[in-house]
Amino acid sequence: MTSLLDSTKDRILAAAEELFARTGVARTSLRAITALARVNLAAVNYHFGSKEGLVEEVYRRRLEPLNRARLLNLERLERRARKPSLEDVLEAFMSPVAQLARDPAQGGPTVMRLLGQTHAEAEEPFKAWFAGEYKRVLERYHAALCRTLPGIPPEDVRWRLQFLVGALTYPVAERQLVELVSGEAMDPADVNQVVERLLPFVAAGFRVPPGTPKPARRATRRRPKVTRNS
Amino acid sequence: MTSLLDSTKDRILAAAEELFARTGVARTSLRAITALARVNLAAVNYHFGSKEGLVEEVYRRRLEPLNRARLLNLERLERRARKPSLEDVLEAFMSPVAQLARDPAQGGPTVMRLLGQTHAEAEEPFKAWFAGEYKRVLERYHAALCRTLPGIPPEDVRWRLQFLVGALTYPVAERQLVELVSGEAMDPADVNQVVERLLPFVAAGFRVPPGTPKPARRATRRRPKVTRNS
DNA sequence: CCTACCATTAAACGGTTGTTTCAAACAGGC
DNA sequence: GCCTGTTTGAAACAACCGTTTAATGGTAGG
Repeated sequence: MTSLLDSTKDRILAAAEELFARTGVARTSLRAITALARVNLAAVNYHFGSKEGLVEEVYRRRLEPLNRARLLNLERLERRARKPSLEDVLEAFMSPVAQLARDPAQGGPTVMRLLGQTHAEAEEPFKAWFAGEYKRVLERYHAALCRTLPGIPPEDVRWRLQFLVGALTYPVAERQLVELVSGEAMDPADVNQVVERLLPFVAAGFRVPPGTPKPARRATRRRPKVTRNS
Repeated sequence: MTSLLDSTKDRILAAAEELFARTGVARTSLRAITALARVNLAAVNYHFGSKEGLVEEVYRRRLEPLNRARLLNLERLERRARKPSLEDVLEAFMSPVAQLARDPAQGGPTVMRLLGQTHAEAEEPFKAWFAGEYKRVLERYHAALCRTLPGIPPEDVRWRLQFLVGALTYPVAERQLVELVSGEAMDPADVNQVVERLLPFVAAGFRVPPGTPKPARRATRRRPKVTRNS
């Protein structure tokens, strides 16, 4: 049995999560983790087999509930109404992110920085698992979005879903950068704001009629190009 | 004088760029770089002072032209018409990305993966420089966007600009993940598609009237339901 | 020719990495 | 109690890291 109080395993997970989110996986040594967790160095290899094993567990612990909530939300939504609104579907996808960030027991705001670093970090086998999980969710939402948006070709919906993921991931992940650029500190509670502000933004984007390949350029651009200094 | 043919310096830069984009900076050793470049290990420290120096040069070489093109595009746009259209401004911001990705001499598609890894990687001093450069560009575009979008509060414009950056960065950066999820390989030439498809998407988002704080919540979907405080 | 000077080479440096070892401390079942 | 299996502790392991050194090759200027 592992956990009534903060077991060794839990403390390692918490410390690793904190450091991974702050510095990235590759730059975080096991010694830094075990020092922060006040745990012996060997405990990591004992409990998780290897650093890779620890990394997988840290991410899995957060990503699994997130994706499960997303799928559950959509399921519940479709059971309630055969034709949910676009906004409902989008909120079902985005709100679990805010929920996670709000609950310190589930990682709090730290977990969002983790998500942003997911892709750059991680070794091959874990990356494959992660992509597989994510694919299931995105496929499911793609189908749901196509249903609420007849008239938009599925391929367009797929692209726009990618845009949504990017717009959602980037601001919460690159918090440090966002702060520097905006001059304003981003409160952890502002993850709600991200969702609230992003929802109408992407909703409008999803509804754009397809197939207008080029937005009309006012007057033909006479001299198209740049000062090539190559 | 360094460069008539592929000098040592150039080969190091090319190899480093390739490996940084593929594996990330932290996971890429100088030995891997010099092996790929078929160059002596010490050459890196000789030409760039340190690994950090090399990292900075690799990124600077690509980011500087990108940001310069963005600023130049906007300048030229505003000189031509005092009130450029929203689409024009957005294209001025996004098109240099596609241009870079199209030109192998400027890094080609590889450079996009670099951009995506920018934030997670990099040490403090370089990060500060990068954020400063980026901030200048974003501030400039923020002002331009506010001018084309009177009626949208500047703070909303700022958020939406963040969304744009995220939506633009993510799909081109996480190419591997996108491929896995979409099942389709993303051709380097498709960076054009990203821009073409993203432009109308975000344009619609930017035009959304502000101040609709909550999209209708769960039970009542029909009613606009504009209750909630700000 | 010789002398500076820059570029390149091979080898080694100290430090940190993830991982392992082995003994000690601990738990609960009989 | 004693015993079995699990968990922790301090120390050591080999491998790799970024960096430095010292000697070399090559080339332009005097």
